Amino acid sequence: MVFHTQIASIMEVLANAAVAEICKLVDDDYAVFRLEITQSQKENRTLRRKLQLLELKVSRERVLASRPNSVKIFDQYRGMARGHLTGGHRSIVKPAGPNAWRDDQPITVDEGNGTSTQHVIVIESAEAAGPGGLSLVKQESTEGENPTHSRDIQTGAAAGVVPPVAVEDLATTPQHRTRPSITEVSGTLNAVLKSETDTETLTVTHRLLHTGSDHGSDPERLLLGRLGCSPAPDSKYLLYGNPSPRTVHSHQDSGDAVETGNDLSRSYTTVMDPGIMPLVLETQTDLSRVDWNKYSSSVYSEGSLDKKGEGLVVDEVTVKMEGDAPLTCNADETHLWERYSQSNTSDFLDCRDRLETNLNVATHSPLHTVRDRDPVSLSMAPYDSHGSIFFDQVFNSDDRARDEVRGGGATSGNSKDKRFLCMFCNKGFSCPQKVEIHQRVHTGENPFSCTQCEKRFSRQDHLKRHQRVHTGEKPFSCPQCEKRFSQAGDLKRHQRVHTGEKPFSCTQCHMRFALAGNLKMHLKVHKGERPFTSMHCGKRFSERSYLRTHQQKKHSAV
DNA sequence: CTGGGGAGGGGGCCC
DNA sequence: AGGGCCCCCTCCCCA
Repeated sequence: MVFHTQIASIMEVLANAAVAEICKLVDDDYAVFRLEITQSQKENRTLRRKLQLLELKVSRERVLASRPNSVKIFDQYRGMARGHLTGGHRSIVKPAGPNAWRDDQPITVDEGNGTSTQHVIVIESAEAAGPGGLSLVKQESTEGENPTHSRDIQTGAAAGVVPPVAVEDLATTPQHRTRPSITEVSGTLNAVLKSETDTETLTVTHRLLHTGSDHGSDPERLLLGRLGCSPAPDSKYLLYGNPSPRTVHSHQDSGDAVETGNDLSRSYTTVMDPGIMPLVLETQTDLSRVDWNKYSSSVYSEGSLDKKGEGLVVDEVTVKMEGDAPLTCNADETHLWERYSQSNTSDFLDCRDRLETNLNVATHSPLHTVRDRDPVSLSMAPYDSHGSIFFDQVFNSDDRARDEVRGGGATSGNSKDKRFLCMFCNKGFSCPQKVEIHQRVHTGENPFSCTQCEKRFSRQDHLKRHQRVHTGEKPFSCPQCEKRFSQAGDLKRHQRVHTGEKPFSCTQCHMRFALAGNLKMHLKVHKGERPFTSMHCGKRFSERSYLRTHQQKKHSAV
């Protein structure tokens, strides 16, 4: 009888172990599967974006050929000429959501003088954050169009709440101000876009239009989306979307009287002086509200403008916001930002979303697009330090400290030789290529792949260094012990073994370490951090490797 | 736990 | 302008 009981208990233990093993295997497989899916989706998105950019380029070149004297906007995406301010390049706002437009879905636009098919590039909305948010849609004519015709694309929304539609008409004639031609296709006017140029200043006034809910009746074109969507990954446009009523001001420099409408949710004015070419995106607010918007607007403004025709270099970008939903980071929120930025990026993103929701402002944050954006080089100077702090803390907290030590750093972008700023973290670089390379940090782009394994790298020298793994090359040898290393840093680190140097000291005790990682691990002992728990016995460990060792011991014991 | 190495990420600088 | 290198840092793993 006792024997049977023992057998039963052993069987139970074995069964439990088997179940645990199966669970682990299933989890692992699921993780791999999910990774593969994510990878595929990412690749699809990348290919789609490339296709879209290609189409964009082709159609833009067509327009360029027809209007050689127009002002170009320097392409932020790999320096490719993006087109004309006077071209048929415009953005519209698409409600994001389950019924959203398909990418590249042609839509028909009634221009009054006929119907043409417009190629709509739907920029994916990163996420829905709450009411009022918008995603952007780039739209470009795919057929021969008369560039002087401004067109309006309408979008609508269903489900009661209608997201504003921004119709941005940048189609101006080179000679004169373009007629502020805004065609309200249907619904309530809630956004007005006006492009104006003259010989001295080019003023582009964007306003968001409020559309009627009847748009929702046409699901093919006007699709319901979740409100409060964050800006789109590929968007190179500035977007403010908030259906709340606000006042629209006129830009003093341009002298444009901007209509005020009850439904206007947001406005901003872009002024580009061909002489200095500042780009000022401005709405009314007090300075305390500026920072975030300044940053986001800066980042998503049309970027480098250069009067030479190659591109325009934006020398100044300032943005003011106005409205009843102040984009202010008050004391609490400032702490919040700091706290989140000190924790990690995902938390920070959460924080950002919350702020957006709470403030009822759809800001255009590059953070929403970190994963999916193509690298963008953006030139902006003088540098605005306010807007950078936030991202600096998030993305470069360590680097910043390091750079401070080195006398450089993210905030050094205001120097003349570092006027090319990362659109994600505002870090300054001396030339656009360096910005592009740097921005791979944010985009995750890894163009250099190893021929001998599947690994990919963002930089060529990293690939080269990696390939020593395959070649076994270890060019760095220790003069004391003949040990060899593939990296110079490894040798340097190793030599502390011989010198006895232990530069990392514990603040809690008197222990010293030769390696920073060892000190870090040691500190967990003081803190009592044991985040790794054994699923078998509940024992907790400060390091994953300890847990693994423990489990291996248990496993071998069984 | 501690010591130490492998390898990758990222910035700066030089040529 | 772009490649390459140096350097620092970090994570992970193993003894």
